[in-house]
Amino acid sequence: MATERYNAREAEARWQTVWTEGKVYQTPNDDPRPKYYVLEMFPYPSGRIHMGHVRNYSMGDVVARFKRAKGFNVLHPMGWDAFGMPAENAAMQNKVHPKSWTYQNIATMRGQLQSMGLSLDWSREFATCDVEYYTRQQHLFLDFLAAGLVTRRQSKVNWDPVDMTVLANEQVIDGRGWRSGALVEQRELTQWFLKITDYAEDLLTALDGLDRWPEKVRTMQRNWIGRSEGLRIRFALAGNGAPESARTVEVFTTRPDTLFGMSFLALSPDHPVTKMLAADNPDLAAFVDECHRMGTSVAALETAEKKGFDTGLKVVHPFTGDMHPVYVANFVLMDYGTGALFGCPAHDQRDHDFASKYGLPIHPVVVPEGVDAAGFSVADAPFLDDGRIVNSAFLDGLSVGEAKEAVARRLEAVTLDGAPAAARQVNYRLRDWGISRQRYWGCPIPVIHCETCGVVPVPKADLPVALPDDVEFDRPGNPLDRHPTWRHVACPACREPARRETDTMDTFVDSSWYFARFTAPDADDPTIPAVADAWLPVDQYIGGIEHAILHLLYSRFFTRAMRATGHVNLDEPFRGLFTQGMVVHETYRGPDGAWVSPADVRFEETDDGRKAFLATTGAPVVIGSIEKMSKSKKNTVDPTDIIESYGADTARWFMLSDSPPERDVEWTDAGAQGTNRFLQRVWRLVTEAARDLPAASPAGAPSAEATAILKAAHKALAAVDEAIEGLRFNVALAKIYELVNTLGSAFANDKPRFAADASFTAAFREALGILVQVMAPMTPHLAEECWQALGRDGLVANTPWPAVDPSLLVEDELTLPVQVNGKKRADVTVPRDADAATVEAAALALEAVIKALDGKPPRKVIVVPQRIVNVVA
RNA sequence: GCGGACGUGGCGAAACUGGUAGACGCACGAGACUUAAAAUCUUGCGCCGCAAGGCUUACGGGUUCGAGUCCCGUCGUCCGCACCA
Repeated sequence: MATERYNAREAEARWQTVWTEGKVYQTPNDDPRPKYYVLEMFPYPSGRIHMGHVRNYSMGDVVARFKRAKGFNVLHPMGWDAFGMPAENAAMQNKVHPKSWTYQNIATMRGQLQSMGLSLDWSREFATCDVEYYTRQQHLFLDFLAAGLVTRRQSKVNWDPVDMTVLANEQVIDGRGWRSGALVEQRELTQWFLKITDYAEDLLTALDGLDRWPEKVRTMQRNWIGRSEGLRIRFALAGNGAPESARTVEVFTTRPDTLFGMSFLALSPDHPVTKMLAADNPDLAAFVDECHRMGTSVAALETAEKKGFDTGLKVVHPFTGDMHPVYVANFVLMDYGTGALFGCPAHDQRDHDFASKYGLPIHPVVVPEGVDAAGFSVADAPFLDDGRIVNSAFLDGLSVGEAKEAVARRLEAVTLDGAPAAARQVNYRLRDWGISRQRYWGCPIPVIHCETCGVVPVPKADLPVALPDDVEFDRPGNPLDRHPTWRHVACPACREPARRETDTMDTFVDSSWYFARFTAPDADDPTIPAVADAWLPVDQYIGGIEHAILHLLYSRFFTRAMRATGHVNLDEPFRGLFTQGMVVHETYRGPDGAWVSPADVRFEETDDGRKAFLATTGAPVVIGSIEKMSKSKKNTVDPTDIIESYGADTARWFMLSDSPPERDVEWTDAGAQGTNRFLQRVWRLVTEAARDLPAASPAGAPSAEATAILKAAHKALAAVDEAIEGLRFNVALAKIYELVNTLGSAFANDKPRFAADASFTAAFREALGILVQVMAPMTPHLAEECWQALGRDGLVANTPWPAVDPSLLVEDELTLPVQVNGKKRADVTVPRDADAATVEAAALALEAVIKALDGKPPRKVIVVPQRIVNVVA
């Protein structure tokens, strides 16, 4: 008799209703069980979920369900990273208000996520654009401001003169605005900054303690923070035109040992001394302008030629008294070090390029160990390695390290213009975090500018500073700036007319503390510290590697800033981090070379491989490379289509199978079908067994067949447990396949036993129960359906994880491989506790071993208990 | 250029701290059931060879009784960073 096929669509909707109505996944804050916080990076509400989301949230859900079954009080929330530019772009293009566009997208995507059957506590949901959320963010900002963690200063930005807005570096393409196509200018604007650099050292050293983070991410953050130890050296300025107010200029160097190889000094175009000089030097002013037009994008910097402008000024070498020229150079960054450097062309690639171009001297002062200084040339390339100091007076003969120390000590003692000529300094590549955005759809920065009182924080009682709804997007620029009334406000200090700050915050601010807000989403204050401290840190955070630096570094900083202002009492927000791989898919191109969606392609297996054709016309389609799913290449698969045709469980299982979770996984329809076949097979096995198995009455000693079934089930259980614990989902799934194969053939072959052997029937029922439970984290709907079919009580979702019976994991007899000279020749089966001598004797008695030894006595026999025997001839 | 990771069947991959390489899945072949197809079931499947057997974890060395795993070198792929003084 055929069983009915499992109807995923019907069953999934039904169980989702049961879970929701039973509030199965709502997490109370006052549960005595140990806590476990699982979090997947919350999505941007772009419109529809994509397969990447399915993979990310499937992984998180497995962890959440597994930990819940293991007895933890699990927090597994979801929200929306809802501010940002796409909403404003949609407003400009489609005349939709950013707010309605965003909330409509959220509604759609919430429905899609719910159809996946995720064990989320939806009662904690929020969007960062909810006024209830960003009010608390403004509260945090005010606290940070009071704590000295916020500054306001001039900074260079990419300014699009047509759109009248600031652009991020990645929005500048070949020096032009990505939307307007206008030439982007470098402008100095007053911007708000969060002082992340205050924590540079802490953020760096604390990385060592994040032992459950991928090493790769920690390395990336280390490089980003970019700590370097060096020396600040001041040089006396000399020569005509030296400004009265600047008698010295300071440089930062990590190579003070090469000071005697100096041949020039270079200033940033933005250096104060440059500005003074440019004021009455039109040629220099023109050069500075040229530098500004170059742009700061990576591409621009990479291709830019090194250019300099000789100011005519000189600096005095502190040891030799020699005069060296002072250039303004386009490659010197104002916001690193002191905005000035001394050039040593012999031992620095960049200085070498510059000196070669301008004909400056190149004197080697470091030579490789054992090389004659006289015969050593750096004319073609600088020497960058360690070596011995030469041509450097009192440094000669020292190592690079010793020379650095010697120069530092000597210069610290020299007084120049009333202060030491040098000081040791640790420098960081990390800069303060500029959070000002000249946009509407973001969290308003809660300050007021008053003519008389200056910058005045908005009093907390006056929060929120809410975004006005009546805004127009018909013109470029920031709608907040030209709103008729919004910006006009009385100064909180003097009550005179004043104006609001119209900058809004970078959306990375929104995502820097949402994980804390989830612990008390309705609190009046940003957090309830005791509750936040009880839940945090997030035990397992899962998301894409693309956030390795910015989001994760900002969140680490924010947590420290929230600790400094009393909102939490911890410093690291994410105890465990996992970065999952992408979902990739084949690409297809039609006869006209245009990308074709997989939905429009039909396949045929031919003698020379797989061929593709357009479903509509039958025209041939070229199968291209496998790439990250993207709209532009049309190689996407819509999760909703998959869920409707195969069910959420199939999508979830397939996303977790085969590929290790940190690696890319290829979506193929054949794979999805295979997964669906497997789930149907499980359903058939469970329902047919439930039908054919007599109600089991506890039997006496289990038969050999019953023991075999129990062993298979408990071994699989132990393996799945360990694999999920290590986030090795593909391995967990493989073990489940194995168990299903074992149970399937046992069911087919041993049916006659059901009537005769009660212990076998009981064992089979137990094994099926274990199977359903270990599958439940991955395929929760099917698991509930099977659970019910087996006649078990309640929901699998509420059932504790089964306990492994350790006695079922050990075998009485072991089959060991026997090697002769390292090559496997036979197997030997021995009792588990056999001693080495017994095993050796048994191995040497094997026919294959005797044959391989060819009459010679073994020189040595190695017996590794429970593992292997190796006979050395 | 600098830094890091990784190279295992046709494909995705397993392999505990050095101990039977290729579990599990996909694709494919053969067979059963069927008028037929789908579904399902059985079975085969690293390479060479009729077989015995030999070879095999990118390539070349080394350590070891024993190496996918450790060490050295070469090649290749991927990722990150890149005027950072």
